[in-house]
Order: sequence, then structure tokens, then C-alpha cells
Amino acid sequence: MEKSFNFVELEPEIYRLWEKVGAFTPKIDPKKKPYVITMPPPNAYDQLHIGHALFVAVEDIMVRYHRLKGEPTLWLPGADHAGLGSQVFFEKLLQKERGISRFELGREKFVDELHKHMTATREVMENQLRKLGASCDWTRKKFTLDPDVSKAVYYTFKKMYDEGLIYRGERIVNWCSKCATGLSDLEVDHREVEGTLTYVKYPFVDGSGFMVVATTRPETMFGDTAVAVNPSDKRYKDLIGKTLKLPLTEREIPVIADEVVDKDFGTGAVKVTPAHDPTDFEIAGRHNLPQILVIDERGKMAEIVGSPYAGMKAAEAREKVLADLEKLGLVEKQVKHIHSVGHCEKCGTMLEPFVSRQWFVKIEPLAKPAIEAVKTGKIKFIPERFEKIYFNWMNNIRDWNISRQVWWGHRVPVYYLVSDKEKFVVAESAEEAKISLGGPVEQDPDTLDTWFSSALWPFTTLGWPESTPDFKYFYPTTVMETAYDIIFFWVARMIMMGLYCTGKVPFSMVFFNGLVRDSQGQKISKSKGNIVDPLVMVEKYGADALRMGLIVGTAAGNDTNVSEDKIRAYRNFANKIWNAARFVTLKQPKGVAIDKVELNERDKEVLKEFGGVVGTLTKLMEDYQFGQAGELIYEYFWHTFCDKIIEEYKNQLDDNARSKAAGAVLHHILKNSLILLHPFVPFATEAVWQELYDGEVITANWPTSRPN
RNA sequence: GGGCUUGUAGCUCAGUUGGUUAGAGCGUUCGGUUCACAUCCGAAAGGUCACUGGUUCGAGUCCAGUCAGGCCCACCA
Repeated sequence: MEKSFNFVELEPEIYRLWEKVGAFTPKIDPKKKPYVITMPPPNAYDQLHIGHALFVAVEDIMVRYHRLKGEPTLWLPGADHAGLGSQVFFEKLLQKERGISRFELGREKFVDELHKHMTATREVMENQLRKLGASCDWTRKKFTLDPDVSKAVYYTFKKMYDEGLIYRGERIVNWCSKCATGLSDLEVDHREVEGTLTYVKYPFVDGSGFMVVATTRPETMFGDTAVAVNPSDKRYKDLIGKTLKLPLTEREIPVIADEVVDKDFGTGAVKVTPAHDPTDFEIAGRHNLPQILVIDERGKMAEIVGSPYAGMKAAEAREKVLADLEKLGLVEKQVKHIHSVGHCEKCGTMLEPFVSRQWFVKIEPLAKPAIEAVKTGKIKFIPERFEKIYFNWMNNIRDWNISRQVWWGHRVPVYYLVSDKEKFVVAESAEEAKISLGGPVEQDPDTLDTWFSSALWPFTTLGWPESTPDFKYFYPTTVMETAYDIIFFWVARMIMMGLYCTGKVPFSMVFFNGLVRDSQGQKISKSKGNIVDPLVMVEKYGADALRMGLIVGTAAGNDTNVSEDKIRAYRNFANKIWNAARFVTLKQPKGVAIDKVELNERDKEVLKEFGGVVGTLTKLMEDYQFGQAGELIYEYFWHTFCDKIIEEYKNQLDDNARSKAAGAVLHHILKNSLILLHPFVPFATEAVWQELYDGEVITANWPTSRPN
């Protein structure tokens, strides 16, 4: 054996060995209960970052442990098309490399080229997973846009539409004018913004004075269709029903009463702009008020507003409107006002509430059983506190906007009759739609929110809705392991859709990992320059070291810090394993089994202690306390086995009377320790195993706590 | 506005049903080894476990409050 563990050369070689012997592909055995994890699919264009490395480490520990216990273990890898994110990414690339926009390329070509591009980037991403040691079953890998997965998506859409759980509606949605698409509520990033609250005078048509409304967005006044006050507000009681002249326009609007108006905010009178404010949209619904769109999908003032405002950007128009109102003496006062404004999660643009025609999932019927499943313990969360967060959101859940005005993704399976666009049908294919509508059809241009297909991931990856052998055997899956920041985006929706589509919970446990931060606990970001690139770490210290560095000293659901020092320390540990093995075998290449030698009292004591470690470690593994488990086996192997036991037995290996027994004891602990360490330090343990023992450690048997 | 959560060694963090001398990585000090170990070994310094009160035979661990952070959710114009 070499003097040290050469991870640069050995790790890839060992990974190939595992693939060659088919260690990642489980054998379907009806008599055994499988252990199944669906990998959270990284974006197909992703360069893996340190957060990916963490989930790989945690999930790989889980699957390696259960594989060692002899359970048919499936870890199913995948890649996500990441709709809007990928589209934005590829648009930038097009602009940079060819200087063209997606519109110049055209939809069909754009989609086609992005598909090709992703096939290539996806391979890079998958190879990065290999470098991290992910022991997932590549024979079953899936992509969200695979034909069978897409088919399942369309099937689900149709089923939900037919059962009244998906509907089309003219609703106010969060609109990003830069991305030119509507978003779901979850994709809105609320930020505190210092704005100005302007008090504007609206004159009564009968000349009896003014009503003063407070607004942060005067430019939307062209879309006002009423002014609302609280019905119990004594100040305005007699004014309800009167008519106001909307300044800068020729329109007249009524004063109405609605409960949602807060008497204590501003003047207690609010301008109602149904097309551009969610609350106002609801007020309008209750009072049958018209909606007037005054800002278009690109964030500019609409034609209907007229000169000189039409065509201006909303911010520009605001200045102009204020100036014009000022001239008319209609601005009472302006005060600074801090309020929370929605921004696009992807591009940071301030969002515009915007009425448009979108597809929605009626969520309440889905949420109820999903709440129940967690309440009754059919699904357990680790750590438990996320159950509260889950209930809190699920109990206040609102309908889900699933359509996106984006090109990249699953196209909404809705077809319109070309001769009459009001006639449409939901169908799994254009052919079907054509027959059903009796004429040429055109598919809806929208695509589905990426999270819609993600919500189906635990079962579409196994062949659902077909009743495949994989689906029958591996579903429901065992653990969903993911970062806590996508509990609503993903976990909650998988539970809802899993129950709806399959009638079963999609997994029986959710394990939340934290976010990875730098050595000072700072959020990792490019702009901060504190990126820790997992692949650079792998090259410098090995995947084993990186994994240990990410796992030890962390707890489920808590954020975890990485530092190069810590990773380096575990590089030394991987090397320590290598050298302990090297030393033992230097003296005795193969140990005899401990039941073939005469053990003295000290031997028995040492073995008993080891048995205790096996017991404690097993308990920690069963309880999903991997940080603790890693620390325990690290501590035992280095500071007990190496520092104490090997030191103590060193001389005995040359002593004829004791050499056999001493060698047997050392080999017994070494060999079994390699198994215990394997989930954490897969490469070094396998490298050593290959030098010393038969077969592969990846498929060895987890030891029991009794030494014999 | 509502909810969740953290405050443990110089730094970053573990410590899951309350139980003996509170742990790790990095850092610091001293000594040794360098024919298993890109080192390693031995030893040491360093903590009123935020604060106050309570429950208990016993609390870092449970409860209440205080102070100081972090995060998430939310249609107050």
C-alpha cells in the first residue's frame, strides 16, 4: 500500500467499480421492504454548489446505511427542467454568445436548442454527483421533460380539470413585467420599501367639496372605479352613494362601503383599482365594479389612459401624474411610508398586481387530507418543528396559479378551436382535442409552473400512472430529504398531489437539511465572494473529507457552516483510516476470525467496547442523527482504536504466543469499522477494503452489536 | 400584523425522552515522535451553558418572563 490515501486517483476508480458491480441498483425482493429516496432533482443546467453537496452527503449516508443493512435500497436520481430559471439563463447565454433574443430565435427553435443545451449540461451535473460519491441508481434516472413524465403531467392536469380541481380564471396575479409572466404567491419576495403616501383630493361632481384618498401609487388612478370607506366610519356615513369626478379623466366614480377598509389608515377612504390591486379586485367583485387595465404586461401605461401618459413606464407616469395633480391643487400632502412590496424572486423586479387569464389549482380540497396525513403521523417530519410551519401555511393556503407565460416547460394541455377561440378542451394530445372539438386546434401558449411537475415527482419517476413493477414495489417511498426552504414549494405540494393522484402518502418521512453557510455563518453568495465550490474541495481534499466536513457537527433542520479548515481536518481522517489499515496489514496481511483464536480478558474487553460502539452508532443512525453518528465513529476509530488499541497491541503482533489473537482482534475491529465508516467515508473505506478483504464494502453486512 | 427559531470554549457549531468530571473542528501553550499516518502522539489553558424566576432529589436540557439576534409567512391602500 502507498503511504497515503491517494483520493485523486482512487475515488473515480472506486466509483467505477461500484457501477461495474451494479451496487447501486436494488434487487426487487417481494419479501423485503425497500428503502427508497427520490433525489431532489438539481436543475439540469446547474453546476453543483455546496448545498447540493450537503444533500448528497445526507442522502448517501441514508442509502448506504440501509443498503448495508441488507434492504433493497433505491436512490433515484433526476434532473429538473426548471422552467423560468432555465429560460432566463438561456436567454442570457443567447444574448451573450449570439447577440439575439429568444423572440428573434422563435419559440420552437428556442425550446429545441435549450433542450440540446441541457442534455449536455445535465451530463456535467450528473458527473459532479458521481464525484461526490452519490450511490444512486443511474439505470433509473429521470428528467422532468422525459416523455413518460410529461405524459403523467398532462394526465394529471386533465384529471384535475375534469374533477373541477383546475379552473381557468380572470384573476389578479403577481406579474413580473421583466419576465413577462404571472407567478404564484410563493414566488413573490416581499421586501420593505420606503415609499411615499400621497393624499389626493377627489372632487364631488356636485361641487360639494372633496374626498381625500391616500395612495402609494397615484399612476394607477386611471384604473379607479370607486372610492371605498368602511361602513361603520361615521365621518363618511353620509357620503356613501355620492359620485366623484376622477381627476385627470372624464370619468365619474361612486363612493362605496366595504368592510375591508381600515378606518385608521390614511384618511379612511381608499381608491379602488380592481385591475391592479388584489384587495381592490375583491372589493370590485363584491360591488360589481368594472376593471380597467391601465398598465400593460411590460410595465407600461396602457393606450386607454390616453395622452400624455400612455406608453410611459409606470414610474415615469407616477411623476407626471403627481406633477399634474399638483398643478390642479389636488395634492393635499405627501408623507414617507414604509411598506412591503412584492418583488420577482428570479429577477428582483418590482411586481405588478395584474388581472389576467390564468389556470389555477383549487387547493383547499387537496390541502385537507394533506394536513391530516401529517397530523396523524402518516408522514413524520424531522425535525418536528417543521410540522408547525407546515400547518400554519396549509391552513391559510390560497389557490395556486400554475400557468406561466414562459416557453420552457410542460405546455398547458389545453386546445382552442382555431375558428372560435372561446371553445376549448383539455386533452392529453392535439389529436384528441381535434376530434373532440371537430376542427383545427391551437394549443394554449402557456406552460406549467415547474413545481407542478415537481409535485408529482415521487411517483412519475416510478412510472405512474402506469402500474409498473417499480411503482408497485417502491411506492410509497420512504424518505424525502430536502432543504427546509422549499417546504411549501415542494414538500407540501408533493404531499397534496401524492394523496390526490395515488391515494397514498408519497413518503413516510421528510428529513429537512439546513442551508450551508460560510465559516462565519454568512449566507453564501457570488456577490459576497464567499463561494465554497464543492468540486474544488473534492479536488483538494477528496469527496470523503468534504462529506464529513458537511455532516459532523450539524443537526437536522439547522443551518451548517463549512470552512476549508474543517474539510482539511477530515482529509487527515481519511488518511488516518488508510494508514491504520496499512499498519495492521504490514504486520499481518489477513487476520484470522476471532472465533478461531484464543482471546484473553483484555481482548474480550476491547471487543465488548467495540460492540458498544456498534450499538450506539446503530441507534443514532436509526434516529437519523448523522452528525452525532459521524462524530462518534470518528472519535472511536481515531482516538480509541488507533491511539489506544493499536498502540497497545503493536508489540504483541510480533510475539508468537499472542500474534494470532492480537491480529484477529485488530482485523475484526478494522474490518467492521470500515463498514461502520462507509456511509460517511465511502471512498477511503472501499479503497482499504479492496486492499485487504474480499468483495466490496458497499455491499457488506452492517455489524450487530454483539462481537461474535 | 402572525408564526418559527437562536443565544454553550477565542471563532464556527454539536449536545432528542432532565441524571455523574459539558463536547468537536479550527486557534493558543508546553513536551515528544519523525521506519503506520501529506504528519502524528501526549498534556494544558480556556465555559456563571444570555439574564431573572419557577418545576424537580437533580436543568444547558422542562415552564414563564426579560434582553439581544436570525428566519418565514402576510391583500393594510
